Amino acid sequence: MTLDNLLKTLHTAKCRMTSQRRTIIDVLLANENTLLSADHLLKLCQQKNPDINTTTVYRNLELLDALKLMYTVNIDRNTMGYKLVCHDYHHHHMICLICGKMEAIEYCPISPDLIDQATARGFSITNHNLELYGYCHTCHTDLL
Amino acid sequence: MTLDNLLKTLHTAKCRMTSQRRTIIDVLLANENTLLSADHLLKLCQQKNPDINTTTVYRNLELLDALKLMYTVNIDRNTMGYKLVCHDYHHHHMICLICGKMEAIEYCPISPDLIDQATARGFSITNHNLELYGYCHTCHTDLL
DNA sequence: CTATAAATGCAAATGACTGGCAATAAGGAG
DNA sequence: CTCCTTATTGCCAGTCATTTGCATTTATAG
Repeated sequence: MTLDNLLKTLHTAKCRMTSQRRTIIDVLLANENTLLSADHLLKLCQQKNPDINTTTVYRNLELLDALKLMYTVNIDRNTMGYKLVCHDYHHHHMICLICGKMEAIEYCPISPDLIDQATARGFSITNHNLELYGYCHTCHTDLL
Repeated sequence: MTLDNLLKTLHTAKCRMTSQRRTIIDVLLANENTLLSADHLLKLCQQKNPDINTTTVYRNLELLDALKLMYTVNIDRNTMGYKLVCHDYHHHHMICLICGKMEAIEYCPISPDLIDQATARGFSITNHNLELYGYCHTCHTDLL
């Protein structure tokens, strides 16, 4: 996701560029390979711009999500992880259980064959998810 | 999952069998192919035994989870779905977006090859998830 | 039968997130 | 540049699923 793309999409949607929104976008771009909780994102934003509020962060995440610019997954039982979508084509991710770093896997296991099997059993499949969890190199080294 | 198995595991863990716990287990067994929210489970339990409390349901779900007897997935942004684990061997599920019915898929796409790719990129994978979402036959028919 | 440790119920707390509303400010029109 | 419309923000109170503290009850080993 490029800054240009983001700005263009926001402009088309008649959204205005406030300093808060700009900070949030900058931080999201700087962390485009990491799943951030709303709280973590807020803290990172406040380092750049103390005038930023929890509600504002949530509302911007909601906006970006509505514009299909966000990827969200549950980090744990009750917290969502947010990041900008990274490519246009369908793919999955590996996620570090410690730092939240994500890397794309250019692979989707959902073959037509699997869909057919599901259909044969009366299920019409609309979507799916697949995530690999583990430890990234940095965090794995820290564990030892 | 059989009742016998459950009772045995609970006994080994020095857990006591109360009427509330028994009701919860019965309802979970009767719905072993359906993802239930805590609230839905509570309501089903109360039909059998009005003397049952939200906290008790949560505490029993937590216990069964700690004993590795539960399977949990997020139903939506802020609600967990719970069901008993169903087999001993590794597999995945199709989940109905409307009624929560789940069916096992005897298939796991995570090949040694994929793990190798991840390793080559510095990730050590510990686990993964895969769920197919869609509509089961009954709910799909109802939609039309 | 009794002691003890597990389990329950209640009410209050938590924590992520949302909504109402008044105040502020972006940015296009003129 | 100024004005006006309307998006956006901040604050605060509210939700909703889930958890915790604590006093009370109850299962079960001995």
